[in-house]
Amino acid sequence: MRDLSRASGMSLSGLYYYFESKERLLFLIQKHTFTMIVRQLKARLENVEDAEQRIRIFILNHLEYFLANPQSMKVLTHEAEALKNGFASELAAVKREYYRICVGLLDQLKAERGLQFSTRVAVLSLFGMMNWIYTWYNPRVDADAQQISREMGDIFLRGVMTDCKRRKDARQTISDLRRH
Amino acid sequence: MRDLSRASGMSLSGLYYYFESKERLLFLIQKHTFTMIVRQLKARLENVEDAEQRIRIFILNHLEYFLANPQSMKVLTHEAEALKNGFASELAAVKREYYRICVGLLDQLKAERGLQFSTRVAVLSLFGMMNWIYTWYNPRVDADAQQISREMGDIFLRGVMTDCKRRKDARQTISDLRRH
DNA sequence: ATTCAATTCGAACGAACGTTCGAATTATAC
DNA sequence: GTATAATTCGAACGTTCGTTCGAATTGAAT
Repeated sequence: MRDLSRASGMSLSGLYYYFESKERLLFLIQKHTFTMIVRQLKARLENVEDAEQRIRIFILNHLEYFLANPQSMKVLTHEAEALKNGFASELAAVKREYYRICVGLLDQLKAERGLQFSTRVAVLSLFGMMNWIYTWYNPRVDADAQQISREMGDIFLRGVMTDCKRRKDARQTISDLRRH
Repeated sequence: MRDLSRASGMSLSGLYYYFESKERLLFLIQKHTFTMIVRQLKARLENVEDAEQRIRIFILNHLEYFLANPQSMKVLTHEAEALKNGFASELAAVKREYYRICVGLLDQLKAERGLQFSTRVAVLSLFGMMNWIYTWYNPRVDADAQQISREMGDIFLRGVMTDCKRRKDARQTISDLRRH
């Protein structure tokens, strides 16, 4: 709170005039972030039907926001469990909506193309790829959101769309490993 | 420190008899974790030549450790920037070795199969998939490390290995999006 | 038993934290 | 102008934090 006071130019007690507690301020920040992302996403998805393309839009939308607001994801991630019951459940609802949109896109892809994979693991793997970027992205080294989202989209979409006969021998070696 | 004191049964000042500061204790925990993982990984990679299989071993080794020690990854992630200069650079060296091993595996795969993709983005996407698991893994709902590592390995390996003609129309729509 | 080092701990220090409160300042309405 | 509400702030509160220190206890060696 003292950091925010210094950064905003308002006194510490002045902050408490507008936000009744640090927890509620954190809640408002997190809720605002998710709401913004979901709203923008819905607008962008409106006129696109193809499942693959919709997933690419999802990835681009996500990365664009967080590469443009690098601090946001750190707050969302590091303070994910900082909210108590009331705040936590209201925020969980917004998060869940966002999560469910992604599940919907993947289920659409599965249905259209007759694919088989665990939607849960796929969605959470995709979120992992995207969210982890806050730990490594360097604008002086890495490409922009559009290109990174293309690369991640390539990896992820090929990953879930490719039909691949299972490699028995590889699996066998992995099984062997587990025995010590 | 008071939590650790309570959990370990040793008094607060007793802890400081063995660890000169909270920062050094955190450093030792982080370094120990990475060292353990790298050692186990090297042992498992020793007798395997095939690049794909080696990457699958990398994923399994990573997930097995962190699903068996669920708190570890939270400490490594949340306290990643908590160390000051001296500790930070020594830990960065261990981290870098682990990262470089993964880069080596992917470069081997690229060379063997004549693939083209950004190793950096691929490696960091893979780390994202794996590390993010600490935010969602539930042993009562999700499969064990072996199966999850297979699923993530499938997504990732197909993702980087599949040759896929670029879809012009999809890219075009993405470009259109950027114009507002 | 005595000595000396290694270990353990209760009590406290100063700093940083989230928060409150009353007084001061500013804006708005009459 | 005055009166009332809205806003801002310095100073302090109680708590928690990382850390220290001296005394007490234990262990090993003679």
